Amino acid sequence: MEYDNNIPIYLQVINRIKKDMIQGNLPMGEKLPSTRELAVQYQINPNTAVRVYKEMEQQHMCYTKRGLGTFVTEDPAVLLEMRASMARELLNSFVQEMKELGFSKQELITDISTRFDEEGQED
Amino acid sequence: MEYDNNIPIYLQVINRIKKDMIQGNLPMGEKLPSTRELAVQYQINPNTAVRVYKEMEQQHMCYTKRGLGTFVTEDPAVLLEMRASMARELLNSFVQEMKELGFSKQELITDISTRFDEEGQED
Amino acid sequence: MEYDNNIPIYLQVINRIKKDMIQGNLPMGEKLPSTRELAVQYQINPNTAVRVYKEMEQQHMCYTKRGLGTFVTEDPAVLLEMRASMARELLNSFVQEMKELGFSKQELITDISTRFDEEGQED
Amino acid sequence: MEYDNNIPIYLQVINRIKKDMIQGNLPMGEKLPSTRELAVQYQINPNTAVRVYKEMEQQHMCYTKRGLGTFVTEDPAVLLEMRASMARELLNSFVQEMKELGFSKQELITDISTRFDEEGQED
DNA sequence: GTGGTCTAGACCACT
DNA sequence: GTGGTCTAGACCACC
Repeated sequence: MEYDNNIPIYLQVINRIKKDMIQGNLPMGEKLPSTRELAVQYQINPNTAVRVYKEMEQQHMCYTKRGLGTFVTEDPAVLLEMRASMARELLNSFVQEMKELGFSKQELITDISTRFDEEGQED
Repeated sequence: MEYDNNIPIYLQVINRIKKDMIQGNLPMGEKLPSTRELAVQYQINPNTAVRVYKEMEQQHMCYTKRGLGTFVTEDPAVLLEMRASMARELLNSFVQEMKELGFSKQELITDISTRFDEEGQED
Repeated sequence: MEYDNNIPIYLQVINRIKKDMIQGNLPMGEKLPSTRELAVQYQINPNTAVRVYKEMEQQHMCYTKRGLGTFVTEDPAVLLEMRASMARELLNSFVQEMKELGFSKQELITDISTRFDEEGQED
Repeated sequence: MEYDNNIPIYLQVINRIKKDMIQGNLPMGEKLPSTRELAVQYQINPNTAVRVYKEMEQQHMCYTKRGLGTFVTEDPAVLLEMRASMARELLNSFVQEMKELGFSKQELITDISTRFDEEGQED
């Protein structure tokens, strides 16, 4: 995984994990890798890995059993709300920004439609 | 103007000014406020105001005449390219992120259409 | 039984057992459950159960007869002292903390009186 | 300041600061010491100091201005709620525990009354 | 000078 | 082996 230098690594990792949860790669209740494993997987410092799980726990995305490990939340509502809020945020700020750049609704739809079908060659 | 704590203030100010240029609120060749005035207008530190103009100049969004002040670029191509690149960046990352959240093309178009017609009550 | 994540489980279990002794639910000399049974009862790891008895033994709350099991102490003084020291500790820290929050003696008494009569609906 | 080895230092520091806010030693809106100063004052590592403020910010006890420092919240409601919730928690758990140790309401009141008037010689 | 992040490495208690 | 905490020291962007 490559990191964007302008965004804290731990946030980028959290984002990656969130998407894995939403896509079902990390099913509910599943044990997450230990902080040490996570550190290896994502090539980050163990402390940063700890921070990732701590932050995620505060967002109720996972929970911890003492001495056992960290587990994906078992509450489907949390996942749904997470997906919804991420989408809402992306959508709102995108539409607002594009409006301010003077794009019309039709232009937006056309551009998105075109872009959607291309593979993600570049970002 | 309210600032997002996670994004450098000078970038947020530059963004605001870019939009004003694109929307024609700041026509080409127009004199921009002095750094001191900018600092007052945007409630930022004078040092931050200086930085704003410095960065903008590096992006050729404006130019400085010694002793006279700072002026909006008079090259239309700069403005067009600016708008295009901002839009491209917004579009690409938006589409990619929404794809990763599992949104279909149709869903995207519907949601954008809906959102576009609402006023920007909330962000 | 629900566990507070910030306090070691074995301490929470010991506390529960202490109260059972004081309240007479576990009379002096009574045989305590085996560590395996304890583990099941309290939904804890067998190792944790072992630790519970080990700590309790160090505090003379119980004693072990090889091959027979673990038994509640038969020394009434131990129980009395246990109750007294628990109460003393609770009282002292409680009063000190509330003082620091600016509570007056009268307020304390009123609040305690009120709270005492309510059932422990919530903690 | 002396630290209880069984409680995370950052929590003990937060607690101390909370009380200072409640007692008015740290008025609303006041600038808090920088993380580096805090580290010196409380004899903790700068990182631990950072953690203190971050945790406090999540509880809305303070806010940060980029590059300027950290400030006590200006919302009185936050302080009142903080004091109330701390007191409620202390009160509830104290009463419940003492009940379980078999103390009567009258005993409690007497003991608290006595204890309240003694100076905090010992904890 | 300010907070924010990250690495490195250590120690601890709990399971 | 697990997460939790702490120290130490470094670098960064921002004001």
